[in-house]
Amino acid sequence: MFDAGEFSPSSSAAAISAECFSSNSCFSSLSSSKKKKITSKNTRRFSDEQIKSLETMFETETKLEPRKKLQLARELGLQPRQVAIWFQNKRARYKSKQLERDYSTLKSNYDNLASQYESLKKEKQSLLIQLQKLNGLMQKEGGSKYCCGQEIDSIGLSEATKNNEMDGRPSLSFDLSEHGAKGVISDDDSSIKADYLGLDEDADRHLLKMVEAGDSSLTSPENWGSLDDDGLLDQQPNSTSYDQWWDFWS
DNA sequence: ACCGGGATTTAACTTACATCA
DNA sequence: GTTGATGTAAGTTAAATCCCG
Repeated sequence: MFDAGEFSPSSSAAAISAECFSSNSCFSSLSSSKKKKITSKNTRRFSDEQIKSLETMFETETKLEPRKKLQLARELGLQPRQVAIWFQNKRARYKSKQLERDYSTLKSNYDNLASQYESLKKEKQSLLIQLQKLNGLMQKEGGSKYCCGQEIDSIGLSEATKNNEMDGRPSLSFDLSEHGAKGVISDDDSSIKADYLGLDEDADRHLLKMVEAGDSSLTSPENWGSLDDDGLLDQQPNSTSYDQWWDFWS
């Protein structure tokens, strides 16, 4: 499985060993205290210059053409197989680091959204309390009221909103994407999208609707997979009823 | 300053798989 | 379709190095 014209690993080690040891190039960058530890066996690590050249080449191309591999090997005084193996290992390390970076980006995005979701949930709760208080006031005044071109019954809820409650969902909710929730969601709504990096607009809309739906799917890692699930949209309450409530509040 | 041992890094290897002539 | 050569990813090994008590 060696490249054409290559060598046995043991002979290469001996050759590199002799080359490094005689020139001291393999550990020229080490401090004197570190050099103490070095024995005649310590001939494995490539020199700083070799690593620098390899890194530079890796930045341009992560996979070497055979011709460039031979040329680089010649320039660095390494065997072509050593260069090939270095690139293999480098690709593996790079991939691993990239995975770590991706993970931390996704995690911070998730943490952001989770905290925004929590604050929206609190805001929604306080609005519900306000609504109850207002309902109480309206009851004291007695009789039916008209709002938004529609009659409100004795407990102050429109039919549309009552229907919306039948599925056990909270009665006060609104469509952020359609209304922009200005004046209600206030400060945070524009930052929801702005803060979320790395998702396209479709995913963005899904997330907004998850926040809007008020369930726990966003805060449960086991439900992350549902970002791509169109079923999310099925959870959305009837948005037409929100228009009347929005008019009512504004 | 030195030492021992666990943790980490890295060059080299093995294996499985894909591609191509 | 089969075969052999070649290259790569993924996982492993072993030696060097780091780090901490």
